[in-house]
Amino acid sequence: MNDIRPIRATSGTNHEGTSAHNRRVIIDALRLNGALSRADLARATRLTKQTVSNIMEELENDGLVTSRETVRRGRGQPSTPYSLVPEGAFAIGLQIDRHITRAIAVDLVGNVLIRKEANLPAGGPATGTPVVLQLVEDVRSELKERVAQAEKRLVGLGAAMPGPFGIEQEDADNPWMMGAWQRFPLLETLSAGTGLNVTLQNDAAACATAERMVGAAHGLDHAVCLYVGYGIGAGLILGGELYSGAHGNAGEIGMALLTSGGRQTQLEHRASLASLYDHLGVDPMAPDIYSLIDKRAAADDPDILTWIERAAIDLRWSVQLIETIFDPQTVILCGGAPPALATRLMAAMQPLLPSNADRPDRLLPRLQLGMTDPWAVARGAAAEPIGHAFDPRFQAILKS
Amino acid sequence: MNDIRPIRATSGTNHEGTSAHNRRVIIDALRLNGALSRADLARATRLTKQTVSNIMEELENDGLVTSRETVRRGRGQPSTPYSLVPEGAFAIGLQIDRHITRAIAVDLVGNVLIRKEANLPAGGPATGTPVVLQLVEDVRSELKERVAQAEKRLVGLGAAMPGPFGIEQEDADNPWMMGAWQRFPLLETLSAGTGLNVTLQNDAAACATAERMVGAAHGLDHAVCLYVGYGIGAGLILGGELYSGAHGNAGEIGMALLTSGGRQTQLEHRASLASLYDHLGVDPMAPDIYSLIDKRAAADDPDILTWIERAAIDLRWSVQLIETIFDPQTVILCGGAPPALATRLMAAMQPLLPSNADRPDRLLPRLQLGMTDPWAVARGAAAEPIGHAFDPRFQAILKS
DNA sequence: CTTTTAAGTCAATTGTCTTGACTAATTTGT
DNA sequence: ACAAATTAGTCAAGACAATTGACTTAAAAG
Repeated sequence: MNDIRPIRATSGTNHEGTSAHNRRVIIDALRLNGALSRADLARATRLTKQTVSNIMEELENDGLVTSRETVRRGRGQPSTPYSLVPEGAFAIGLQIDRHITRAIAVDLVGNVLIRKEANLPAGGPATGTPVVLQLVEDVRSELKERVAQAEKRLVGLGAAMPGPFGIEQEDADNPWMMGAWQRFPLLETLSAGTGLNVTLQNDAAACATAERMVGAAHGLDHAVCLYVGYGIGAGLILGGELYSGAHGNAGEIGMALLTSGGRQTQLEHRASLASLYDHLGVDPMAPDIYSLIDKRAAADDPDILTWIERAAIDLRWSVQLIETIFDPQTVILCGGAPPALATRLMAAMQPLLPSNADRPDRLLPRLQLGMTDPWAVARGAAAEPIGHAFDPRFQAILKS
Repeated sequence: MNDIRPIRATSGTNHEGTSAHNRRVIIDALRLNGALSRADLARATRLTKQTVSNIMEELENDGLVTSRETVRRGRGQPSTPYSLVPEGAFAIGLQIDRHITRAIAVDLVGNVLIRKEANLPAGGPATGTPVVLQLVEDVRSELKERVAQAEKRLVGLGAAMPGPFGIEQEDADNPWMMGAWQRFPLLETLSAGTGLNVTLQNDAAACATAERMVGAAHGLDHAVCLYVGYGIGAGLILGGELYSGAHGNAGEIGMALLTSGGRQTQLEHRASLASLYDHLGVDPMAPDIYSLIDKRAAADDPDILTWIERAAIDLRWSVQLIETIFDPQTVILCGGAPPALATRLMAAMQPLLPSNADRPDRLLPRLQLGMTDPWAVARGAAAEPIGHAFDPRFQAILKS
């Protein structure tokens, strides 16, 4: 009667769960491999030809896949490859950063159709929310114009902003943080303001999602993206899925403490674009800052080079730490740094520190350069709702 | 014809996969909640009463669950709770450490039935393997004597030893490592020598498995076990599963570099029992070392206290790092340290460094003391095959 | 030009969960 | 004391989705 202890259990599954899983497995295989015939899919997924045929028919009717020209591969009946239809699904990606907000529209295969940005006024969510909502609305209506049936195939809005979320912030007005935004119920506001499914993640996680869907982590099950943006963080692909921790704050290595040059500070204060701007004495609000940094880096500006030297020390340490702790297949350097800066930073990080990643059976480079354009976070944010709708995941199998 | 590119895809599933998953979900719910009625299980797993009834009948026939006395809980027909039968499954756990090897037999609910240990002679696997195999055989035959049908319900042998595995070791004879064992095909040797299913993991991971099954991480989905043994490592429970990384080396934080007292060293060289033995100048091979350390710690031996002070600094940093990177629900300090030492170490680590784990909605302590007896690793190793046989996991759903 | 091989379909079957009606056992309210 | 309400659990039929095996189609090899 008064026995109201909650019972802990995983959800069971049923036929619908099975079916949903198999559909997702097939879509995922097509995304990973480009185009595959029904027979190929049957072998790859270990389903029977018949099951694959049934699912493919469904997917074709749903407008998610389409057949291509038959190909002859030796003996036997030629096969008909199928590939994903880019127009099968759309998503909007939104990045909210310190001084700027960006929104994009992407399709099922990750093509960016529309990109728009706007400056965020000082004043936090109170003044920023209308700007953000307007930007999303602009992208959405342009998408509607350009693609007739886009609206009903819009699977959601993925938002990304710097973390961490939900912690007790003593230093609420620390300029490295975005305290006001982080305490603001952004998810609910966006959801109410757009009527879409909204997901929220931190910017490093979004970058990792982008790298996994269309970048250097494509098809990898264990990869860590070291995100160097205004702040620094790590996006974690662990066991084939993005890992966010218990409260969405996993990978926030910017707050890791390190002793460098005799003083103990946070990693973020030494290796991030913010620390670069600080070092150079430039205004992060400047509209042309991206090209400015790119040009100065390309010209091997001595001030930039000294920052690179210093940051590389801490980034080398970070890579060694990440390899030691996560044992990934590869580490990917990504973020909003301009190409000239990113390549120089990559070079300055070599040689990497010795670590467990030195293996005789290693296939991939220990460190790779990933997407480093300012739109990477928005792309990853947009990839989230699409991935959520179509990835085979544990969650997908459970009863709804 | 020559198109032999491998196709990447997740496996699909079928009815058998569904059923296997649901069986595992039910067993897991019983393990987590003790005893539950069929109706309770149906609600908790979101399966129908009928499905649960069918599965329970099967499980009862298989000897894995048994009914208990009916209980009246208010109105309606009294319910019949079911609980796991301890004798439903057995597993052997094996720990191989620097100077010693331990083997235990456990049952389905984690009771330790038999424990045996042996000193490992110097000389690595060549001389050690016979000792290890004999120890396992001793445990196995005693189990056979004590429980008639144990042999056919023996689900496997779980082995644990210090990592990392499979890396290029320049310092093959570094005494902190176990290079010879780590290069040795232990899994194959044990498998051939016993005919059992064998799994291998590092000692910190085994400890985490133990904590999850019967300890402080019971029922948690995000927990990190900071394992302080002869070496130091972290066992990772991420998203409800043990995470091992791409090559089984995730969590090997002993190799993390830190700058402490002006010098850069590995964490392992400062906070581990090996460093304590070194500090005290005692021989790690001494047979009574565990009780010796326990006694000296209980007597607040000044040499031990200075080590604790120093180690606590680095452990505080480790906890802050773990919280920053993994965002777990809790961190658990465990390992082979004697109780008197472990409690003093816990105390010396307070107060913890500020971190993202300072949350207003926090439910569990940031740091908890877990199992700290020398048998914890063997228990965790033994839990692995049982968990593998009965946990609802993603793998379980895929087609075999 | 026959044989072999592979892609893909058709129709029947099988495995597993769901549904709805039922029985059983207990408490609550009159 | 007895009817009504409530909860546990069963029975039998149905629905869903994958499997099976025989078949058709189309190409290469001998």
